[in-house]
Amino acid sequence: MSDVFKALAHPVRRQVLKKLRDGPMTAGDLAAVFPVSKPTMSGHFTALREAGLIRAERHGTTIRYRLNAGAAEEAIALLMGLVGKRETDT
Amino acid sequence: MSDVFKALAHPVRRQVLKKLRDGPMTAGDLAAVFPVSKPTMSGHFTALREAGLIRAERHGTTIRYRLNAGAAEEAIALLMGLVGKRETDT
DNA sequence: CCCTTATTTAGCGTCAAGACTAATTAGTGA
DNA sequence: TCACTAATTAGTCTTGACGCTAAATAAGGG
Repeated sequence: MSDVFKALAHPVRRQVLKKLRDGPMTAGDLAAVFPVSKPTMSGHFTALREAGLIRAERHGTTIRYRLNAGAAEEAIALLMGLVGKRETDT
Repeated sequence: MSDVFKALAHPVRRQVLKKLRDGPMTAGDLAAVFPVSKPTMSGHFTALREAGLIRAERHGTTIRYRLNAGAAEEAIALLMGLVGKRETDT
């Protein structure tokens, strides 16, 4: 779970997730959106993939990334559990 | 917001938040729970405080930390927005 | 003022994150 | 095979995270 929050801690990676809400995108198309080099973006994709936040599919020479909302939902659940009010037995 | 996720990315810091669900605790009492030195714990408190996840109050020589759930709720909201399904105009 | 307790700050070492350029792999098609 | 495009890996550099011990600060009591 540390990996998920670590992945979310970088603004570019959060923006990537945001981009992917509307559907899958190729690594190249995603990389074109951000003002960093492709290798750097590749590293961000790896971080997101290892955190389970995105999934990759190869289509010919291109790789398409799609959002995996499940991992984010687990993070949400954990967060709610972390700070949610504890039931006091009334 | 990066600071919030960065703070959440460390297991000890998440456990600190969990501990604080049940009420405020002093830095020393919190530090006693974890197998790291007090200076290290102090650094974790700073990270959590700067992320807005906890608040500090000094009482005499001790400092009491309390949970600030609001910051976590903002993170939850952001996460839901990030990966939540976008409304397609049906 | 000195002593004790609680906590942070300073300083140091190690390791990983994040950026770049250059080189490499993977796949397609002439 | 050769060339072309897409993406990653390799190598390097700088910076920040995280752990420690030792020293400094803050507050209170004799």
